[in-house]
Amino acid sequence: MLQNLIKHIRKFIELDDHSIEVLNKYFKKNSYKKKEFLLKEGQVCRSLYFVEQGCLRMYFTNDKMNEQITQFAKENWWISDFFSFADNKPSGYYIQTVEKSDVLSIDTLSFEAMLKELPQMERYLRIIMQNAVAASQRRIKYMYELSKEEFYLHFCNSFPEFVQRVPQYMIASYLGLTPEYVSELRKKNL
Amino acid sequence: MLQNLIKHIRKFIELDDHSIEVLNKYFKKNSYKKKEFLLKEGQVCRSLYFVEQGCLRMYFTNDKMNEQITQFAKENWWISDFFSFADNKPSGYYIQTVEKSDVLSIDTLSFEAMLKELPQMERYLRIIMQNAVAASQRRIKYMYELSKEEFYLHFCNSFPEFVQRVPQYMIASYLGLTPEYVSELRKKNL
DNA sequence: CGGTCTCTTGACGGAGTTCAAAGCTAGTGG
DNA sequence: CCACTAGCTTTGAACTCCGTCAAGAGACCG
Repeated sequence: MLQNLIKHIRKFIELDDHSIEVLNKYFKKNSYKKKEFLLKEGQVCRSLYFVEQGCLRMYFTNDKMNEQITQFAKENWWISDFFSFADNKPSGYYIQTVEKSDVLSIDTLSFEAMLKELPQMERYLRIIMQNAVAASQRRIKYMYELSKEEFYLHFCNSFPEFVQRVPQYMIASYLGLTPEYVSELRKKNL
Repeated sequence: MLQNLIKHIRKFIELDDHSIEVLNKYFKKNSYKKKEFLLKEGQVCRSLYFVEQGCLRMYFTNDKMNEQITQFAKENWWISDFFSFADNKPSGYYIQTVEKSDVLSIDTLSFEAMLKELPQMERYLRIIMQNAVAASQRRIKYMYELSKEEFYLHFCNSFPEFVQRVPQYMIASYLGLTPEYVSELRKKNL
């Protein structure tokens, strides 16, 4: 049931049969259709989400009422508003499926209980979080280093599957570009 | 000797006397003058750094040979190139003191040995890293949400001590602005 | 097939950069 | 404690990348 998650955890730490049962107790699996919401602005983000299958996006709406995507999550990625999750503060984000998806979730209380019962999971999560920090550092470096055109091309080269899978205007939004400008860049670069 | 670090750790987990001795064994304390380097571009970042006293900056140089700051670290902040640290890859960053500083460092091997000996530190680091991810999410949201002017003003309101402590051109660089534009903004907003 | 998303095109404008030069400030050595 | 110098900040003019607006052409789904 938690196959992808378990495979993922086992890349970093060992996990015996009993531990798997414990995980089964705390994680819930949900299936969503395209464009369903897991979190809406103003709600407290009470869970961490792990994508078993499919693709999610996290976005907020700015003054002019258009959507700014800040994160995608596909298979084997974790996603959450960590600020809202940690402090029980209302979130400024939406989390929504981009396509039909299966998602595991664990809420605040289960999370703490799970960590108490399986302290070795602290190590797994520490590594995951550390990798996420590394990824953020890279992302911010690219944002400062590259022009918007270079940033777009770099993204297309780095994640060609994503570019195929996700509509163009969402890629534009994620990169902080207008759909019009992306269209111009596509024409220009074949 | 590790007073600030220990105080910091104790905000998140419990720590007995024996554990403190173990930490003493693995962490090294170094004092640096203003503008000394802890890491240079091309070197592998072999340590995590914890600032006991003072202030560091992390930056890279772009094509036009000017410095782009991506991170500051003052008292009780961790800093490192996590990508280089994790994979032993050459770093694209410099880490340098902004002012006279006392810094604790722990290298890759000591880090792993320390975690083996004190597994409860996994929890501390998981929480630290999770907070760092939350901070990155916030930072990226602001970068997308605010104009450069708003971004600058927001930073000044959020970190007034920093604005006093660090030269203006470094603030500009950290925010992705030119010193000229920051100068203009200052005049405009009193 | 009709309607609603999505992508493209082109004209225009402005926030923020670049360049060059002058004015300040603070740290250093004498 | 002063004077010198290197480094920091300010100014203003010219420029440009990229966003905005408006409108039309495809494409996908019920």
